[in-house]
This record gives sequence, C-alpha cells and structure tokens, in this order.
Amino acid sequence: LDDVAVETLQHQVSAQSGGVRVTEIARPKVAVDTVLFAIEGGRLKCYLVQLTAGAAAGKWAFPGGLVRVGETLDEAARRELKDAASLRELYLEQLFSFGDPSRDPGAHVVSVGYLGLIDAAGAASSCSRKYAAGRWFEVAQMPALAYDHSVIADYAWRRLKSKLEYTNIACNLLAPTFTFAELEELYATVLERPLDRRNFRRRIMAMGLLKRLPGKRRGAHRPAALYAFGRRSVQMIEML
Amino acid sequence: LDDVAVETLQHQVSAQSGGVRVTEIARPKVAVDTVLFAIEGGRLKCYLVQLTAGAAAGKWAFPGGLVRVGETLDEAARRELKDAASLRELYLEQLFSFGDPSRDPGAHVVSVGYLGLIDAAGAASSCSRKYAAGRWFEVAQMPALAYDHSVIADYAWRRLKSKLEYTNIACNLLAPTFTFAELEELYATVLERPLDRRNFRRRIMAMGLLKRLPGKRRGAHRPAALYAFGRRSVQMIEML
DNA sequence: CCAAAAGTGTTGAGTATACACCCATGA
DNA sequence: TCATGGGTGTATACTCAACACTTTTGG
Repeated sequence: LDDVAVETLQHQVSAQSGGVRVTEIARPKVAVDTVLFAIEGGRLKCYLVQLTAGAAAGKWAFPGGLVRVGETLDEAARRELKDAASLRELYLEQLFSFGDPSRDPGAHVVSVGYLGLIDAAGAASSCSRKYAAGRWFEVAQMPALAYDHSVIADYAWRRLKSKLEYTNIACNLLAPTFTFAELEELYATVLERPLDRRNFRRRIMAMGLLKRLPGKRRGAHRPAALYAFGRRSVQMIEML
Repeated sequence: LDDVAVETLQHQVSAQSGGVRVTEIARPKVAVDTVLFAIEGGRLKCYLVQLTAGAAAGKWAFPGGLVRVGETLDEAARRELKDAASLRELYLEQLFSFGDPSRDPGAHVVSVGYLGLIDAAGAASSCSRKYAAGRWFEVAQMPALAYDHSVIADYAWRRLKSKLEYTNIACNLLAPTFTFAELEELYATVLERPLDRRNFRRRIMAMGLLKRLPGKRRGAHRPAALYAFGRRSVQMIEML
C-alpha cells in the first residue's frame, strides 16, 4: 500500500544480501527495435530476423536488443542493426515506447520502437550475422511476428506515410540520384494510392528541395531528367 | 504491500544466493516523467516538484520516477502523479523517450516523457506528498529544471500546440461545461496568438463535436451559451 | 443609457484537384 | 513508324483569412 514502505524494505533486503556490493532492485530493461523499410522493385519491404533463443525462438521479429549502460537509444538501435544486418548508413527516427509487461512473456522489457529507412542499394548489402536468418519481406506478406512487433510495424508504417506528406524524408529511400518517375513511384507505393503526375510534380517542385542534375537516365524510351535532394537532413515542408 | 515489488525482490535475492553465475549486466533503468499542463486564469501552467535527494536536490523537475516490473508505462506515470500530486483523473499521452546517458549524471536512466492535461478544478486539488514542494508555474516563468527536463517541456508544449489544431484534445483542459469564449481563450493562450472569433467559431463548429447545452452562463453582461464536448476520447479532426 | 462581452456573414485570395495531349527515344 | 514512358498547362471548386456591426444583459 505505502510506496515508501516498499522502497524501505527493498533497501533493507539489498543491504543484507549485497554485503560489499549494493544490489539493485530488479527493474524493467530497455530494448530498441527497428522497423527498417526499403523500396525494391516498386514494393515496400521490411527487414525481419528470425529469433534463435527465448520463448519466441523461430518467430520473426524486427532487429533489436537491450540497451547498454552508457549508450544513447539511437546508438543502441544503430549497434543492433550493425550486428543484425551489417547495416551502417541509414536514417533512424524514434517512434514510440512500448511498455506493456506482457509484451514479452519472458521478462519485463520496455521497447523503444524505431523507424529506419535505407535505399535499395543499402538494403541489398544486408546480411544477418547475429540471427538464424534475416531477410526482406513485402509489408503485405510478412509472417506472424514475435512479441508485439506487429503493433510496432503499424506505428512505423503510419509514421512513414504521414511524414512523406510534410517532410523530405523520402530522400532516405532513394539513391542519391533519381528520376521523377522513381520519386513518384515511391510515394504511390508507400501511400498505396495512385498520384496525379502533374499535381505531384508541382507539389514536389514547390518544396524547392530538388536540384536538377545535368545528365539524363537513358532507358528503353525517352530519357528522364535526373534529380537529387539538396539537403538530406529531414526538414518540415508545407505540402499536403 | 505491493505484490509485484515483493516478488521482484524474492527473485532477485534467490538468484543472488543460489550461486548461479547469472549475474545480470548493469542495464539502464526506465523512468517516466510527466509534463502536466492546466489553464488557470488565462495562463498556461505546469506542475513542478522540488527534488529532495540526489545530485539535483533542490532543483525543480516534472513529477516522475522509476518504472516497476509488472506495470505499463501509463500506469507508472499515473502512479507517480498520484504520489507526487494526489492527481487521479487526467489525460495522459506518451511523448518521446530520452535516453542520453548523461541526462542524469547519477545513473543511466531512460526517461519516457508524458504529456498530461487536467482542468483547472483538478489542478487546484493538487498537493505534493512525496516531494519537498510541488506547485504550478506559468510556463513562461519556470525555474531552471533538473536533468534534461527543459527539453521534455519543449516537446510537451509543441505536442500540445500541434494537437490542438487537429484533435479535440482541448476537452481535457476545460471543465465539462464551458462557454465559447473560454474555449477560444484556451486556444489563444496555448498557441500564443490571438484568434479571429468568427473564423474560430466556424472551425470548431465544423468539427461537429460540441453540443449546445440548454442553460446560459450569466455574468456581468450578455449571457453566454454553454457547450460541452460530445466525446471526451481524443480523436483526429480535419481542421487547421 | 452606457459599458462590456456575445454573437453573426461576406468577400477575395490562394490552393488543391481534375483532366489530356505532345515529346523524345529505342527498337 | 510505333510503342513506351517522359514531360507539360488550365479551368474550377474549395478552403482560409480578413474584416465590423448588432445584440443582450447588468449596473
């Protein structure tokens, strides 16, 4: 009932059992889990790893793990991605923290969810080192996920959709150089709806963030002008 | 006594005395900190408590504390508010998690920041039990804050401003019954800019969430119609 | 009857949407 | 020359912002 009494008791027990070392009260641990997206072949894909240990062994989940003392949450997320998929350069953004004690039946772990974006070239270089398997799934065809990771996935996709509308976040899903058609296809893929080409071009141009590059992409038909984002740091834009 | 806390203790002690070399690696702890807002006398105010222990003793901070094994983050935030300010009924929304190891020089604590809203009547009932002092400060006149709490405050105020524009979140800062002038003053206070009364009324009415109540508020001058929110659960609105 | 707050419409500017045809190239 | 994807402009509907006077009450 009285919290002060509980704290006091905990301190006493700690002192008795600790002797030289002060025993800490058990507390929930902190983990990070990253929902990593990439566009490949006009499909939105998501990186999953197959768990090897614990009650959820064999199930698929987002790469992540416990945070260490002395590192920031972002650092922990990047470290886990490097370990799990050999990924280095990518965009990371914190989403939300999930603290339901029952989300992991094994232990009380608070998970800080992250949204990660990488371009197709970076995604291709991914390879699982830490897990039994790691591969890219189409978001519409993901297997059942461990823990509450399907909830985290929902958050991530919603955030991505929403930020496409009012930021330049798309630059993190594209190669440094791209055509307008590629940019439009990215938007259509993520937002799951077709876009009017002329209106889309006008909106994007109004942002003033694209710079036109000298060359052309030559393909089977009329060559397309090349573009790049002027700034790759995310910034808010008045669009939508 | 708190069952969860006791169980946790027993688990900890037996693990220690059992001789099993499962010594846990030190991990960051998880805390919650709530930026609690209320409107009083046309001013936006924020509840702070004065810390009694640790390196930051004497400094002001948002009410919060460590999360316990077995409780959700929301539950932890509500428990701390009940302990710190005897507050029960209020709106809570998770903001962001702050994990910089140096944010608390004493230990690595990851803090999950919360935005809390309460109406003036609820705010008036607040009284600090756990801390040396607890009181409401105008947001423009807050003292220097402990840890990184001024960063959390920025997040909270920005989130509140933003959600006023596209949700019915305002209902949590008002009494169940209010006049249109009170609602408008709330918006003007939080957003720090004057609003056009006619445009504002049109926008709010377009939301379709207010219901007009039969009575009138009688004052020194022309009586004002009374309103209430139809739903107090937060929902997204097309406004702005 | 006067002071003070409550209540009410219209207009103009800018923005978003819908829509169809010509262009440049490789095969 | 034709098939294919690249590239462009306009007309309309709608939304947002600016703006001032009348109404109702208490004192």
